[in-house]
Amino acid sequence: MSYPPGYRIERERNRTEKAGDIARAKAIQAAIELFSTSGYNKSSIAEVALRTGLSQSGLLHHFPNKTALLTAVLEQREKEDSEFLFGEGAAPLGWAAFDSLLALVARNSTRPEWIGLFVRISAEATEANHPANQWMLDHYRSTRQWLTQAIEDGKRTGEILPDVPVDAIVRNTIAVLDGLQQQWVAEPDSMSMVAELRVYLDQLRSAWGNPQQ
Amino acid sequence: MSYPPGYRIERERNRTEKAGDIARAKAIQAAIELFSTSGYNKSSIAEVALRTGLSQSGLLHHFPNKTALLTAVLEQREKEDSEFLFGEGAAPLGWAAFDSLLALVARNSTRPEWIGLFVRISAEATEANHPANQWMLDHYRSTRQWLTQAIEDGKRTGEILPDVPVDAIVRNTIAVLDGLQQQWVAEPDSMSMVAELRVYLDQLRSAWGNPQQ
DNA sequence: CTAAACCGACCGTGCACTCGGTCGGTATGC
DNA sequence: GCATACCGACCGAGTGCACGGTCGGTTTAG
Repeated sequence: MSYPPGYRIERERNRTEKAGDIARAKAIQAAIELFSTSGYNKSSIAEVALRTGLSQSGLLHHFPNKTALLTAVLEQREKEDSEFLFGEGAAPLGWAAFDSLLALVARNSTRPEWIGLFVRISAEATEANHPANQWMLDHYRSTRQWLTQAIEDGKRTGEILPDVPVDAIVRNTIAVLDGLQQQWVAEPDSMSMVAELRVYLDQLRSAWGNPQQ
Repeated sequence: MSYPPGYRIERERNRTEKAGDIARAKAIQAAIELFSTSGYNKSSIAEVALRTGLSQSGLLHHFPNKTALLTAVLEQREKEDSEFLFGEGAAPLGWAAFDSLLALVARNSTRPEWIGLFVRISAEATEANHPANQWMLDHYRSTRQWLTQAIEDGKRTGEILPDVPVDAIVRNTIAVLDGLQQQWVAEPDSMSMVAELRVYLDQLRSAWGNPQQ
């Protein structure tokens, strides 16, 4: 097998191996763009290869099969998103967590492929035997965990009222995020996700924020 | 062409023609179940035929092609939903509109196929040339119109504060609805859409409801 | 020489859709 | 009342295509 990165670390990577990395990165980018408009199932590896500038076999040299390509795409997304959200330091907590969600949405508004990718893949992946099913479940679970922790911490510091219905708010917030993205993918020019989300967050704050602080 | 109903109305429909109606209804039901778990693209008409108890050709006798089947499914959904929401009378307005959304969600919680159907189809249909694309746009547009009207009416009667950001609330509400459905399709047993939605609606009311009333 | 990068030819499968038909029931002309 | 014409329901076999994946190779760089 050839493609997993991080192998043979003891030797200097030479030029050809770099060429491989470039091809892989291009392929992932092409796949993101394709998946984001056509979804995973409907996209063909032949088309990805075409956009990468490889033959289909050439592409399959780097990714043994279609699901490996999908995995690479999802890892890429996960990596970039969590770098943006958490960077080097710890995850933001309290209301700051919700603010960083807003920042994430603002940034993704300039990268339509990422929204499309997420909307389509996570809808497809609700099917139990979809290759991204586990990823999707994990993604939701970890997001819920983070937001739950954020709210609990806000209660601890006193910026969030103690009688807040944590679970419902976590799920509703994620729902607003997903739902707005879906509407935006359908008609990008008709709305601003940031503006709508801000209204939702203001509502949250005024309902459950501590007025003393 | 054979299938459009309402032709030659002067003649009594005979036994075989009624059999056709039954077959069509069965096919639509089978299609709903399949589409709701596999989406439209990934479902095959052969499988629908199998579940209907017809050969593939037999099914295609009733629906000239796959998109005709999809259209029939969507019409069915649209019909049942709007009957439930609006019945014979006028659409509910003011906060009552939001209450009936809650009622709809409660009812759909007992019909998982309908949620799955909607989640999958509307995600697929964000692609511009998907056969359900127009349907999806229309669906969103008419829902937005109704909710906008509902809020405007609430302002008029005074039960909703006048400075409410109508558009954002309409879009956010739809987003919560869609997003909760998506989470529910992924893990039906882990949550109650009704409970979460109620929290959201309470929040809405406490933020924009007229405290005098 | 070795190993990675890359390709063309090929294969099996699943799929939407076509075609040519059978069968049973119903209207109609004589 | 019976033959004829017609229609809708339904099927089996087939067709063409798109697609994921395999295999055996050649080129290229160190």
